[in-house]
Order: sequence, then structure tokens, then C-alpha cells
Amino acid sequence: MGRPVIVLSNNDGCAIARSNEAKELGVKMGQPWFQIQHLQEEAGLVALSANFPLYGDMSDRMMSIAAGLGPGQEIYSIDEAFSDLSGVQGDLTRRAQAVRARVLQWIGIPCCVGIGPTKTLAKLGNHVAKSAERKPGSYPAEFAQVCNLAALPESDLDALLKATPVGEVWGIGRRIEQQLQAEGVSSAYDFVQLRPSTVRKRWSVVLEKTLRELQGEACISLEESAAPRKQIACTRSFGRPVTELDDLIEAVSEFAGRAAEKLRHDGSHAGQVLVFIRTSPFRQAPQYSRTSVTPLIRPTADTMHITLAAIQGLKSIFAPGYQIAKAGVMLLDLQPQSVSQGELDFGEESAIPDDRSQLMMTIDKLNQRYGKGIVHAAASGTQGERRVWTMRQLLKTPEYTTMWSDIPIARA
DNA sequence: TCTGGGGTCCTAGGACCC
DNA sequence: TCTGGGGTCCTAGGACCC
Repeated sequence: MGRPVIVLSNNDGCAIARSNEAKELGVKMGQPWFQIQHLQEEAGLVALSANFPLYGDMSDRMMSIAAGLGPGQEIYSIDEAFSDLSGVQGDLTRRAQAVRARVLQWIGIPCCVGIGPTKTLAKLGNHVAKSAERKPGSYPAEFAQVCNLAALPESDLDALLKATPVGEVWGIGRRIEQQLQAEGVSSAYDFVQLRPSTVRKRWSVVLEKTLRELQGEACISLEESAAPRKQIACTRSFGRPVTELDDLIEAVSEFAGRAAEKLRHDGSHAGQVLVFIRTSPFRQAPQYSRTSVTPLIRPTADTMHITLAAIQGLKSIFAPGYQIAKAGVMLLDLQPQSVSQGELDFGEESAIPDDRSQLMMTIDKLNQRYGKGIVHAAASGTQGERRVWTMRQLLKTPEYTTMWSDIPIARA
């Protein structure tokens, strides 16, 4: 409180969250750490490495309190949820203020509530509530913390729309904001005056929905149960450039294992494995960016099958002589385990044996209990076919022990 | 001289969101 | 020297198939 604080991305690469005081120092969203490091000494800037498990835990607690707003809840992101207030009796503004106070008291997190007849208007209300609280003068102070657009006379709503730059509207990003500006549309109010058919013709059906929502016509429904994910990714930037295939194989194997773990957590099977490698777009060196998709013989959640497919894909796109800055594995063509194991019979020999599934479960439990990556698949380019399980002694030490052995994998 | 229509798959990239 | 990660949806061209 009262101090400039930022949270840094992976590798402590750049600022991904800033306190108001840090914003006042001029720290930009996504700004590289090396450009602002000097502010540590000069202005007392506090920089912290991100701790996503902690944020997930805080989020869970906040969401359960926020669920008291109304009967239906859609958890939209780690720090946002939509609530369905239809049928809720009494003064909605006061109800929201009470929930907000409870979150602050129980969790210590300040939050804001926006209320409106559509999701896009509720998001706008939230933007008004947050800005009125944190940037005095941006909107009338009476809207701070909780802003109920549904309870507003039309003239007041128009005034708020006029005070809102069109780029602040949910669904309008940088590019479309520029295009709208070029057509003389600069505020949310200007945008609301457009005709849906015009927006559809000039831009897209997606932006047309945003417009209709802003005009009060609900086009985006509340999704109470999360739809199953369509892809799972594990990607990382490297601390220093990587040039050797063996090093990439090791990294990609790790990503594949991590992605497979998420896949098993979701109870899904993957049909395809995507691998990519690329150089840094910020450097003045030869650029290289390749992607490959490897189909799996049979949809699976087995780390070994997924890792082997990832390595095969990697080998097909690798080219020597480039400073690779980032790589990643994505699992595609996801389907519920029940579907790929269900009525479709692929034959006994191609199914994952039970001991393999148990091995995967055991590995997941070990990693959950002792820390991510404690147990993972080893894959060595030079060792070729010999792939066994290894144990990393401690996640935070760069060295880890590899136990090469010829013990059958299930027994190991 | 005149040179179709309808698919899929793969790769790449652009736009948006958090 | 050092520049994040994880998602969704949409579009488009080339290769290939019938």
C-alpha cells in the first residue's frame, strides 16, 4: 500500500501487473524489466516474481464470496466473474456494495462491481466503477466501487458513454479502435449510434455483437459450466538463446510432459501435438519461425506418446544456425477420455495398458505433492532411443540427476 | 480459343481476451 | 545482455484429392 509495486512475467522478463504508484512512475504494461530496473534504486520500485498458484488460491476464495451476488455465476478469468441477477429482489446496488465489502474484509482484495442488462454493459459499468475509484475526475465519484447502469436514466447513461473512449469497450482492441477513430468514432457514445448492419458490413459479425450488447440487446449468454478446452499449451521463452537440437529436445520434452499433465487433469485425450520454435523478434539476427503438427495414432493422454510425437515434430522443423528464443508444445483435437475410449474399439494392442494409466496418475501425484517437474520423462537426443524416467532433485537447482536404466517403464 | 466445382489438410497470421 | 503465457475465433493461400 502506497508503494510502487510491479509483478514480473516468467524469467522476470517484463512487468505484467502494476500498482497505481508504479503506473505513476511511468512503468508501462509489458515493459521489459531491464528498461525500468533503474527505478528500483531511484524511486523505490518493488518488483516481485509472479506466483500463479497463490493467485489461483486467492481467486477461488474471492469467487466463492462473489457467488453470493446471485444464483448464477460464470467465472470469466482469474479476477472476474459474471453473475446473473435476474429474479434477485431488493436494491441491487446496495447488495453489490455489501458483497464488495465482504471480499475486502475477508480476502483483503479491493474489487468493483458493474451492473447492466448485458455482459458488455456490465463490463462497462465495472470499468466506470474502477476508474471513478482509482482515477478521480474520470467519471462522477458517485459511481466509484459499484456502478449500476441498469438503474440510470438514459441521459446519465449517455453522459457515461460520451466520457468513455471507444477502445475501453469490451471486445474493441487496438486495431479496431484505430479503424473506428479513422471513421470519426472516438467514444462509446459515437459507437452506439452506428447501425448493426453497417458494423457487420464494414467490420465483422463479432463487432456487431459488441454493438448490439452495448445497445442493450443481450447477445452473449452466461456460461455457467466451463466448456471443455479446445487446446492446451505449454510454451516458454528461454533465459538465453538455444541453438542445439539436443537442448530443444530436452525443453520440448518437458513442455510436452507438462501439457500432458494438464490434459489428464481435464480428463481429456489429444489427437494431435503441435510444436513450434522461433527466434526473438526483438533481435537483429536472422529470423526463423516454424510450426509442425503431428497426429497421434490414437487419441491419448500418455506422456510418452505425446513426448515422442513432439520430438518427432521438432526434428522436422529444426534448422541449425538460429538463435531460438522460444519454443512450445500445444495439444490439439482434444476430446473427452470417454469418447476416445468408448464405443470406438481400436483393438487391444493399441489401447493404453492399465499400468500405464496408473503410472501417469502416480507421476501426477508425485508432482503435485513434491513440486512441478520432480518426476518427468527424460528424452535425450544423443542417447537416442533410451528414454526413461528421471527425478529432478529440486526444481530450483539447475542440475538434476538422471537415472538411466533398462528397467521397464511401468516397473520404474 | 475456350480451362469447374467442391472438398480437406496444413501452415501462417491477425484479431480479440485475460 | 535482458522483451510472458494461455486461450478463442477467423481468414487465407497452397497442396492435394475427387
